[in-house]
Amino acid sequence: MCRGLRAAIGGRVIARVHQRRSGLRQPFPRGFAKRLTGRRVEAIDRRGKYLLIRLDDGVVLIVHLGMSGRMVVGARRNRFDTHDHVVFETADGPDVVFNDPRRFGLMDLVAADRLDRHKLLRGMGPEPLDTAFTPAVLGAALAGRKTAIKAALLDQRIVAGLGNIYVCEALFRAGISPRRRAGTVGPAQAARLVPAIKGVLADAIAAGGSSLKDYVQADGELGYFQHHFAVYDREGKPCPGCRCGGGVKRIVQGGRSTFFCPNRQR
DNA sequence: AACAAGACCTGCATGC
DNA sequence: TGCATGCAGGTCTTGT
Repeated sequence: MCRGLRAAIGGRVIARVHQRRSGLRQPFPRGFAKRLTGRRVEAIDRRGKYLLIRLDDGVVLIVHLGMSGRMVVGARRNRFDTHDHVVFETADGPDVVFNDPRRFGLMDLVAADRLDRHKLLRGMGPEPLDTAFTPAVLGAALAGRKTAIKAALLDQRIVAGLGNIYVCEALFRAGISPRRRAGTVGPAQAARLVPAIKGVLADAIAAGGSSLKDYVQADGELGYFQHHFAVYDREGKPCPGCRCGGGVKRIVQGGRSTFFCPNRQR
């Protein structure tokens, strides 16, 4: 998403903003549309699941897609679809439409020099694709935790950016049971888990993400990593390379579905 | 302090 | 056909 937006609107001026409701998961900040109008997009990057759209006046537009949000780049449209909540028109460039049926997404504005202290970003764990994210770092973050490793990896303070799909897939690749207490993940397992996390994310990004219902890339194309899931949403089906019977199991942890292979994950 | 459960929303598949 | 139920890429708040 970040790369797609960068290619489409990086360097462009936001000519007009249609704000079609007062907020999403949280209210839009005061003067939201007006503060964006006329600004040039200087850079687009990301921290965890938050898109950071940096503007030429030193303000950063923070965007989270929640569960069902999408940012779609396209030609000017003369009508809005249901759940098109914010539409950004660029000068001499495409529109960007933020559409989010469930409205679990959010947008906020913050001064760039206060970004690290922003409530949403403060306390967030390391970026999983950074070289600084090592087995030793993960092991230290997990030490002493009694919660299940599944829940710990979903905790954005432990490591940033992992969601339900990629946690399930990473635990499968690492051969670690989602029910294992986080504090019992030792050096040998952390040494498998870190590359498993990096590998799953790299593969998913290369595939354009995972399209279940809502997610599309910025250009509207579907991602196709969902066709490469080993365990996620594959209850009862065999996991790759596993010929022990039974197949993939589904359990509920913290109110979320977990998919795993009891034979390959301990 | 750490953890689980509930809340926030809409849409879709399933079963009666 | 209609209706009820359960589930969904997340995370914040509340209660134990």
